[in-house]
Amino acid sequence: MQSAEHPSRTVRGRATAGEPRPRFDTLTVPKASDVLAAEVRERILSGEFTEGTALPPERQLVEQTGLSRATVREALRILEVERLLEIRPGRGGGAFVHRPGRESLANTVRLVIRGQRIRLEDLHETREAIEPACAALAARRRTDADLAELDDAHADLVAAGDDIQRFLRANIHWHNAVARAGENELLIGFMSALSQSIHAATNIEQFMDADIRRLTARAHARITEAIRDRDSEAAMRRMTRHVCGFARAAAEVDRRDGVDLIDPEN
Amino acid sequence: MQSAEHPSRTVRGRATAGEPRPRFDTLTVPKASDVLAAEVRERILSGEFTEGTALPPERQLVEQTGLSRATVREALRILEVERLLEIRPGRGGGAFVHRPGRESLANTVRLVIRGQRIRLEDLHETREAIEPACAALAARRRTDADLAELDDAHADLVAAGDDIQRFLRANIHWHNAVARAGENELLIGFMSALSQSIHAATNIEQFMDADIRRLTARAHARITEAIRDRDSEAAMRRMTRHVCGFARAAAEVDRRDGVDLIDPEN
DNA sequence: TCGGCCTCTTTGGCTGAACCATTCAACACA
DNA sequence: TGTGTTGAATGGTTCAGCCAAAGAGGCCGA
Repeated sequence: MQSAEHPSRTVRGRATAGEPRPRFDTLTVPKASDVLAAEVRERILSGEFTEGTALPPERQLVEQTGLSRATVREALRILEVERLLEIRPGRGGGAFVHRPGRESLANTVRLVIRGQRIRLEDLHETREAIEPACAALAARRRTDADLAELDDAHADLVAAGDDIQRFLRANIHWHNAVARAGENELLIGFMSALSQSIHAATNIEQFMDADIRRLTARAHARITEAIRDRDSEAAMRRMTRHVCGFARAAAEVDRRDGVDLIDPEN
Repeated sequence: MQSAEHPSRTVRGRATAGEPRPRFDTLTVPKASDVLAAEVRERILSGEFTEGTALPPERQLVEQTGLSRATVREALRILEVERLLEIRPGRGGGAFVHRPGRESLANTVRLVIRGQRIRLEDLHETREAIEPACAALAARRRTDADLAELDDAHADLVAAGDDIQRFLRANIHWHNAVARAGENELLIGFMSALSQSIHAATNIEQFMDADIRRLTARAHARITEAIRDRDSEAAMRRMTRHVCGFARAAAEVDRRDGVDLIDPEN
């Protein structure tokens, strides 16, 4: 964790020729706010501060740490961005401990995808790797509640008819439900980030034509059945077919229309 | 992206009974630093600010935005934590645009893993989903340079002998090399985060006994061969066997010794 | 007694001015 | 030519203070 800290100031020694002298390595002087942030981060991650714990108010932290308020605030801000703290203003507010979860993961994944201009094919490849595994796990571990959620999402997808936005929402809902049924937090996080990004990239009217919609509904139904029957082999196989088919279709449209990654905002 | 912003202050309207009146939704007042951060973030992600671009110095941003320096600094800090900016002090320093990449992803994944106390089995399951796909891609896309890297890592692993730390380093190096050969940035990011976390969790002397080390070396050799021959089927199959075997062995040790996730620090 | 209103307190959000520390470039000097 | 010095640019930190939101508690009228 330490080595992953933000870059600190680095002081370079001056090179000197001649007889051997005491040698100093380049040393780094950490920033005060990073030090405080690191301290609090460790105490959160180590479990000393549990979810919901309220940190002392800023002015009290200033007293206790001997730092200025601006510095303390920067440290809190760092942890807020890392989703380790939630800060609420007003009386009764303050900084509350919050363990980072799916949201945090999905957020970073989206940042990286946009920042690196990751290709749509890469997203599809990644999904082809992950989602069949999710389906297999879902078939093994699903509860009745999970199943109900899948059925709901599927019903919504079928009912969407020509309302493409609703169709896409239901689609993403179903995929997330599959991941959740697998009960693996990490895979859930990866998948929800992926779904959102792929959804944003394929939110194109002419792509989601009636044919595709019909095929999608059919595939979802068959995968849901496999999960219902706890047949993880079939779930995995069918999911693989489904996502590969979708990727091929998307690639086809892409070649035809030169569609590229779109700003998720829209 | 907007909806993923940090929580802003929310002002609730007062409920009033009686005749219909103009209705106002609860509205949120964003924080100044978040606004500035969001603006800069968009301009970076949209490509307007390219990698390495220097933002204006803080004092100039203060002039241009009409905000105070503390606020500007908080905004910059936010983007620094998101790995979108790199900030260097001193003359010739400043805030430089930096697109977030693998480290950023790996960092967040580690935070989530520690924060959520994700189980070691979950990590293994995730790896079982992702790494065989990486191996398959690697077999299809490997360059000679990739192959050289794999051979290097493998040679190092074999040469490690009883130096367990060196063995583990070489091991992680080889796994990362496989991912890199697959040329899918997203999978590379996921895998490097996973490798690090799994490595941290299984860094236990009694686990990495001579038998395991021998089996690992053998598996790596066979997978490397498949990648060399561009046989993606074999690469995938063998990688699956390898990581599943590793997971089973780890689970065995876990059951025996009650080993749990260890602080990555150590 | 109860509901509404006011005021006070606590808390984060923000500002402005000032000083420190690091770095680099220009310049003077041997 | 090289070397030490000085000054300017830039981020890092502090201090003192005000504003705004949100509870808490008391006061007053119905």
